[in-house]
Amino acid sequence: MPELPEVETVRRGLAPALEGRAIRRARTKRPDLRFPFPERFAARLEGRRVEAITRRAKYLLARLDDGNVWITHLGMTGRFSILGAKRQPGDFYYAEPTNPAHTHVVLETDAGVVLEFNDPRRFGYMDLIAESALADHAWFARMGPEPLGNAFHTPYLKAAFAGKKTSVKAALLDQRVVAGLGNIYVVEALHRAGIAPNNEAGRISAPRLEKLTQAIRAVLEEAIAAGGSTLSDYAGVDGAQGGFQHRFRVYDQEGAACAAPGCKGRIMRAVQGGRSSFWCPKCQR
DNA sequence: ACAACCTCCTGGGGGC
DNA sequence: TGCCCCCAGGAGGTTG
Repeated sequence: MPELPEVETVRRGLAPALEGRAIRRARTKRPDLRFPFPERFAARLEGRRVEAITRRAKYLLARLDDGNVWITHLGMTGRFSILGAKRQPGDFYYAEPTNPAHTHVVLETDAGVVLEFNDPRRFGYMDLIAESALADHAWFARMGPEPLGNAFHTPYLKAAFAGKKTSVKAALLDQRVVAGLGNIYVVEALHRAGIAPNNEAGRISAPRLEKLTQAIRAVLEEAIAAGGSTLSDYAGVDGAQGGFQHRFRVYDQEGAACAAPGCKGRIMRAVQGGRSSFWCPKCQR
């Protein structure tokens, strides 16, 4: 569920509550999420100071003062919530109670802030690994560039797509090509770029790839500015829903009139690789 | 290399 | 109202 803009929104919410704080108490309420928690996970978090909260693709990374990194992937329904009374503007608060049956991890910082991790579907996962081992870890070793970073540009995408017979939709969902996109933002970016999702990746011209790289950046930046997209479960650490779902041009818009200026098309839906694609057959070619 | 399937798990919504 | 089926943001795996 959460794609790059949602994870980035969570990161921005976690940072002020965790950066520079020590973890006073940590508890897991079950032995696993998608994967088992690592050995002595909670005990190894306790007493550690969080130096920085960063993000790589859809992973949240908390660098700890013992050289380890606490890694979280939100999966489809993972959610962090910060609890605490709101006394004045800027204080942390907790808007929307989450189901305690699905609260799997609880932390408390030395400032008394309580952080819950809640995940009904348990597709999320956490791990604790040495920072020096991060780059070679299976989750990261073959990961492509950040779409908002300097290494993602038209010549890169041209090279990454060269000879690929797979669809541009599937290629953009492949985290080895570019890391952080998911179904929603791939579909939205392809619409903005005027490229049909089933086009063969390796046969898209350089000028159209230029439009695509710009469309990917634009849609991600707009979505981050809107606090991500909420379909059902996603919310920020304060319980606030995202706002970008109101700006979808094609995602979940089957049958609607195309939003492109002057376009008379209707949005189509088809299943591609087991995932729904949405596109306008008139302005996406 | 690649498409098409499946798996993990739960909840919400639509249709009947 | 109730129940059942389908669907969902991810991602790794298998099969052919």
